[in-house]
Amino acid sequence: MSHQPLIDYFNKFIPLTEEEQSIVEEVFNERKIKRRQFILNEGDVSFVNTFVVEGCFRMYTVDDKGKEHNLQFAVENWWIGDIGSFHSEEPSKLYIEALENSIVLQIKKEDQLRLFVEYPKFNQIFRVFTENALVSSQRRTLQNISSTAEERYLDFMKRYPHFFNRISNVQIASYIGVTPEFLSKIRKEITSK
Amino acid sequence: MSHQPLIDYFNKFIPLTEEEQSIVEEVFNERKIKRRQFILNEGDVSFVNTFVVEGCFRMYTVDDKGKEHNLQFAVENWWIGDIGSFHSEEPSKLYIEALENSIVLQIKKEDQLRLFVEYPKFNQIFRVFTENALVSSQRRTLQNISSTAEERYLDFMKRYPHFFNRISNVQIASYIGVTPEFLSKIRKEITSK
DNA sequence: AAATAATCTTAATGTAGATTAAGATTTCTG
DNA sequence: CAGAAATCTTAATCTACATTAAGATTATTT
Repeated sequence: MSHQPLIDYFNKFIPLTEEEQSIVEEVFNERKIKRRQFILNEGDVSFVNTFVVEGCFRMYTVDDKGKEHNLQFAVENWWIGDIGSFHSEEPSKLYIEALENSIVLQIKKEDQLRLFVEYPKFNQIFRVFTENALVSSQRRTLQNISSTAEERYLDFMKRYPHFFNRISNVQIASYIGVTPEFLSKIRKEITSK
Repeated sequence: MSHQPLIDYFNKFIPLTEEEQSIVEEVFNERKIKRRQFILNEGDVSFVNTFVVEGCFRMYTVDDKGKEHNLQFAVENWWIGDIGSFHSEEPSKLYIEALENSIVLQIKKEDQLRLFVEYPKFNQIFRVFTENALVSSQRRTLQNISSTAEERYLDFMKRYPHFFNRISNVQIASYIGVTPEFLSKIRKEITSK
């Protein structure tokens, strides 16, 4: 029954037939993930793509000094995965960790490619949401080279109010690219205005 | 005859039939663009998608202090356009300017959408290269929050040797997110190592 | 060819954010 | 519930990069 959020998600792009819906139920596997559990580790190839039904994840790298840098968060109805590694089958440089107890639906690469071939509608669905992801990513790129940390923090709060409170300030700092100490300072300045 | 580079480009993803090739020739329009000419201005809606046959472009924003920030370059066989504005039909915040005299093939939004409906193969092609663009964009995002300017400059040189010399240092500085002065300093340090 | 504009370089001074250090508070675990 | 761990806050000092200024060099325009 937990495939319904994913089917609803796809239906928002293009309505699925009954047959397509049952294929989705067949090829997407449900998993329960505990808080702090990893679904991807650096060095592994990412053979699955993941849709979040319940819970929250972060995807991050660790630099040569051991510092973590958050690339993405994902909550309900979001996708998360290293698409570079998924398609190239090269070892990923990313980790994906659950920030909360979560439920996900995962599809194996071979099943996803089969889906694209047998049901071309999914090519369109995935194209559209990949384009949306690219627009977001480009906006973030521009912010990182043109905005102050405070502007980035305020934009994050404004853009993601529905999950902003579920993420610790340490993780948010790592996402906007500053230290937790500096984020604390920014927050103090904001509340004194 | 200048549709051939685009047809070759598509063929690298999936071979096109003769019919698909002639459709491409029909819906993509060739334009000659002079150096410094704009093909998109802030405030306009981007109703076209652009494939570069010859030449070089940059896509950039201007911040509230008047400073330019380069989001993307595009040379032969690359796409350039504001996909956010293209799909949402909202006014773009971006400019696209030719850095050299150029030749492009452009498709109108309505033609592109028709292409997706009538020839679903193009959904797959566009999905794949959009995924590639997203992977690049995410890598750049991580660099911007974790690497020094020098590392970013060296990575840019290494990653794009085929067009690195066609772009001025001022534009490269604006792309990696530093001032031209600082880039000059970095380059001096690199040559003294 | 001369004039103009753009680019590149150099260096002193300033600043947003990092690092280091540590205490206070909150959350998690057994 | 007590102890441990994680998070959050605070502040002094440091640093990567920005700003300001200007000269040298190269490219473009007339």
